[in-house]
Amino acid sequence: MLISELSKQTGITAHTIRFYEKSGLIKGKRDEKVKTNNYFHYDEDTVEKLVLIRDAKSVGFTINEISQLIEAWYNNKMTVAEKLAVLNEKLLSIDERIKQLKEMKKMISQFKKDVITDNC
Amino acid sequence: MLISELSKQTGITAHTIRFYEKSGLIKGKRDEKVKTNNYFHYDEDTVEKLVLIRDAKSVGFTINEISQLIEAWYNNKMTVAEKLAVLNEKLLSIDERIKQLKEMKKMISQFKKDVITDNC
DNA sequence: TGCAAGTATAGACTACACTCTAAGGTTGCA
DNA sequence: TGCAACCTTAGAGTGTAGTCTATACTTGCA
Repeated sequence: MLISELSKQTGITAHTIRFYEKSGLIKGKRDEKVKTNNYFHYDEDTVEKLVLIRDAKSVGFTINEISQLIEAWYNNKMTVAEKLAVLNEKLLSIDERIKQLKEMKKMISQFKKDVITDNC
Repeated sequence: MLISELSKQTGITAHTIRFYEKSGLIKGKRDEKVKTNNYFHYDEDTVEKLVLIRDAKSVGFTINEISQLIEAWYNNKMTVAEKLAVLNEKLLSIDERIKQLKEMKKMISQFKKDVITDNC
């Protein structure tokens, strides 16, 4: 599929998709049979990758971290052990984030109590 | 206390603290009795605020959001209802983040299973 | 065939959150 | 008194992640 279709399926603009292409997060293929243009063609995996990028970004992962995740997911040069190491590291960092968010919740809940008791 | 002491107590550089001052997150006072200099003086509340800033930033809040939180915490011009509205909104956004992180965990755990079953 | 709509590349521009440099003034201690 | 170690402001520079513009080529349909 071409970039506009990819954009339509993911809700990510063509501009941003080209930015991800340049950043190495996704890889389109040129159709060697076609000599008249230089269009990128994308497969279904790329849709999955873009969904992963969107989700991972929304929880605070950087492009660089997401790049590592995609490598662990798709790269055939990595060993199983290497892939698992990356995935486990990400799982740990997610747990750490959840822990911090829960602490933040406690803090804000305490603010709420303070606000209520100080003013009533 | 002066900026270097504040920096020592929070681990945040003087540069960054001045940036927060300029951004309106914290407010130092000039000592009106002293005419020879223009040094900022900070109180204990500022230490608390900087700790809040550091924690809130680490869970993904922007300076702007943190600014709202600090307003809700310290501003005496806001009504109780207004403060509670800000705090409740932040609590909701934290719950949303936790939800997304848990989904991300599931996703990565599934990757792990895929990696293991595909390669053994 | 004409032309709107799609595609590629390079590079400029933006927003956020710092981070650093320069230039100049102040303080405290030997 | 000298001077190292502070303090201030203004403004430049950095990294991240886009976002947009300009230019030029290609495709598909009336």
